[in-house]
Amino acid sequence: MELKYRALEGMHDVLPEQSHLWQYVESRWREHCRRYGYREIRTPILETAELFERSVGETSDIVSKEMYVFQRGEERYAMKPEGTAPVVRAYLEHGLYGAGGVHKLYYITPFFRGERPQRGRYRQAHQFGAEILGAAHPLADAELLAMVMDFFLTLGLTPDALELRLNTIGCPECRPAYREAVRNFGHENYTQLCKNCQARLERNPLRILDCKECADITDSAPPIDPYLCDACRTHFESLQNLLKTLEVAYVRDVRLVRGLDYYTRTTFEVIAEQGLGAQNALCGGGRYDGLVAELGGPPTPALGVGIGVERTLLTLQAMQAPLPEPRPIDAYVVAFGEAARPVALKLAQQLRAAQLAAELDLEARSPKAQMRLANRSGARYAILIGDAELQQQNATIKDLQTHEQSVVSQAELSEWIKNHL
RNA sequence: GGGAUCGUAGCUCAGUCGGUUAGAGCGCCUGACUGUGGCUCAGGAGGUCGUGGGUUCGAGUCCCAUCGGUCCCCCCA
Repeated sequence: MELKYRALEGMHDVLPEQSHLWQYVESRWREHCRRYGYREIRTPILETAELFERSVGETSDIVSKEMYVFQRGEERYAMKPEGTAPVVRAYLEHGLYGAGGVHKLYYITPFFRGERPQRGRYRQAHQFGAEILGAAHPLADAELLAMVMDFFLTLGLTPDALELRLNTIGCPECRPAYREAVRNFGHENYTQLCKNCQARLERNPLRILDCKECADITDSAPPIDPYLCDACRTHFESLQNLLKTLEVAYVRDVRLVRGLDYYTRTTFEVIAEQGLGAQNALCGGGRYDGLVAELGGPPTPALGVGIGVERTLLTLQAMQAPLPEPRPIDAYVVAFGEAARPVALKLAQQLRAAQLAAELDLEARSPKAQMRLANRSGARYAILIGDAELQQQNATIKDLQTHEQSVVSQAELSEWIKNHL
């Protein structure tokens, strides 16, 4: 069959075979966030394009070549390419900072990037996000990292399947000097850098550090540590001590710079050792102490994380972490003969009213076909209604595992099944 | 944006050196068993071989183009 319409490149349907797995990780994420004191925020898919140009950065790859932007009337819109900027926008728009204290917000959102798809990378993907707004202390960084690792572990991944990579990229106080140092290093080795990195040297020199192609050259690039200001150094040391206290394992990755412009100080990602192919980052995040002010709000320290839902699922499957089976229905109502069909429908409604999951054949098929459907439905019980049952106002209940049959009055049907499940 | 690779039934695939009505397994439907599922047996439905063009007496098979999937670079969740 030739398909007239298909899902767009890089966009995927989640079919019933898979959707229960999505429901599973989503409910785990919600429960996890609740335990850590987060509340949910939901923001629109569309924002003004400018929001992301200001926050993620006009020169970033995400904004400059991957964002879905379209114009309607005067306004330029963008499909959200990431989750943080909309949350910060909402935080400001609704004056949440006015309530004082720290705001911990979580979300589950689709996001859109026009890249060429590959394993673990899609044009519409989904992300579990968590943001902490108003917390400057490294306690917040430590709690966020611990929460993320805790999440993966409670899903059944083992510590050796994961690697937390941690870095600091300084702040507006100290980063300029470091950026100059990296730029100088780049110019000294200019001819050995790839074309991409030669261009980066002007716009965003730190990005040459996480270019794989130039890794051999940038291995000898200056480290940031001597350039960090006292506040940034103290923050980073304090965070590392807290992680040791919490026994959260990590590796320092001095090349971890990340592609979103708003990050300051802490940056991190979690790598899955197996299951993801080339796109092996399960999550990424960091601190963005300047972003709230950049978007017009009061100076507000903040940090957050985005976890790839598809990548998490791929990893869970590859690592054979325990995953739930879809839940079958409780009972399948079978009608023998035309007169029984309306009664079967009514009994199904009765079961549903009693919180039981019930189904029946909707095509008026033969008894044999209905039994086959009952079997295939995975239901524990088939409820058989024929002339005899109609006469007696009862129902024959067949246990599809043991083949045992019982007869109960129609009025007591729900109660009987509840007691026997 | 660059590259690799693969497109045959709903799914997984076979199809010889180019040869006649394109096959298998699974799944689906019906029956054996007229009020009883799974197992077995018998039968059945389902394919313009991704699409378009070319070579040839003849193309699923060879050539070209094109579309689509997957994966890789890049980038990132």
